[in-house]
Amino acid sequence: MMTHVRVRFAPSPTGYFHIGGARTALFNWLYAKRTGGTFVLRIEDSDAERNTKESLDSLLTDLRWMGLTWDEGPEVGGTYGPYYQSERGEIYQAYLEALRRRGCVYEKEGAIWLKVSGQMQVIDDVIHGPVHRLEEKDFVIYRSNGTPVFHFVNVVDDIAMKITHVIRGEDHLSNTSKHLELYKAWDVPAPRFAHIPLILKTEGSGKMSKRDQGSLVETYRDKFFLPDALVNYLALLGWSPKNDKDILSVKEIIDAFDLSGINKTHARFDEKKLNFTNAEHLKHLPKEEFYTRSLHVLQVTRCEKFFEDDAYLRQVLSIVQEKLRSFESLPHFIAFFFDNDFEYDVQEMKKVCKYSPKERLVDITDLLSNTPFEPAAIESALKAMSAQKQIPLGHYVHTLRFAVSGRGVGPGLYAMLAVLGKASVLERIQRFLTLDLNSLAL
RNA sequence: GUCCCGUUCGUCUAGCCCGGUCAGGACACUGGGUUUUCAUCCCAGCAACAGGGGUUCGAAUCCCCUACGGGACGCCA
Repeated sequence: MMTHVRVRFAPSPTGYFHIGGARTALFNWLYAKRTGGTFVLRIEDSDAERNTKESLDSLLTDLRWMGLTWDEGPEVGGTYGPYYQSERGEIYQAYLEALRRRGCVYEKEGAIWLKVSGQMQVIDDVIHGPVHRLEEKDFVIYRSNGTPVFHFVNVVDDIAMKITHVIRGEDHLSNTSKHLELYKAWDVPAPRFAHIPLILKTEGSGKMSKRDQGSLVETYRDKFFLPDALVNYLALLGWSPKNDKDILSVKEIIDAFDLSGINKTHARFDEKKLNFTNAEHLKHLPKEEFYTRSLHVLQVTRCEKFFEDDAYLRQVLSIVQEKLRSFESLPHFIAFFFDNDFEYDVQEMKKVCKYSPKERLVDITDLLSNTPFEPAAIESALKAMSAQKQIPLGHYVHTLRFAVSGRGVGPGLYAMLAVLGKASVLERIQRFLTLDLNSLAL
């Protein structure tokens, strides 16, 4: 029988939560979900100087926003707590005592050092295979100020919390020989290791850091990205379901996830593909969820006047989903529906002026006055007129769209007109007809 | 400098373990189409096995070397 999988994400709250950490957390979480294991969140806050409450809050918020909830850890507890290293001093002391009894440590200059075995270590890495490394020098496990160092607390906690798989960034691969020395000193079997490739900057050299453009999870939350889209994109950075699919639900990712499917090579962060992934998820969102999320976006961005008529808002939202690429652009995308005095896009105005817009709009006004205001009827009426007058349909379409929205892009024209309603459409056309195009278009 | 990991289209990747399909998909980009714009949708194009040696009838796939990239070498985590 397989042992119960226990994985952990052990961040240090020393700054905003970033993409690299998020993916490490994700891979741990995915592995726990895949195997029915336990995902532990442990806060490595042993360095009081650098840890902040703000960082911790953003970390917990971002993890939850991504859906990476933990089975044990801060605010949920668990049988192996406390889950803050700052509260585990006694446990570390006890483990240190054990080392003393075994004669594995000595003091020098007030610090406590671990004697290394001098033997070649073999890291049994799930991703890289066996990695050989020799740890040649003794190293400090307790500082002269009495506090334990990272390598020590990290290993103690993994032992005490019964972690079976350590999934972490490849930057820790070289540290692992130190950790193996520690496991050996306590005579405890080491967990399986899986060192995942790093995420590199989009351009230039080096791994992605907190200062790089787009590296903070918070950015995507603020821009109303779908968390499942971020999860989808991040999962594909270093891992592949090997079936040519790249738009996947979280469930599909869990079902296909496997540590052995993780790549060895570092991956560059590509915000364009993230945007694409987000747009795809947005498109496939169930109607009701699209509506609910839209409301949230409009509330946060303070679009109060959009809420005056809920039935109207629902109609508007129902016709924009297929064209919308991001929730961030939603307020601007639909603003003209709620404002008769919208501004005209200057670039688009120039294009439209090629179609003798005022003549076209006079034709249209006559036509619409006698047409039932329903998408199919408007469409066939416009097409009939286009054929009869021998004027390309595009000229009418462009002009009409521009006159009622001030823009060259938007939802499907006929549905858009129907939602706006006859009165509003005619009013907008009249407004356009009073413009002095000569002064505007140049 | 020492040690460790890596190297398929510009980017993310499939294929590599178990040598033999015009090296497949996606993003981006370019060009068309949807007698309606477009940020949707459809089609097409562009574009890669780092280099050199082996082994083999045959190598992206196995072996070696070089180059390049990344990481670690703290009383930071």
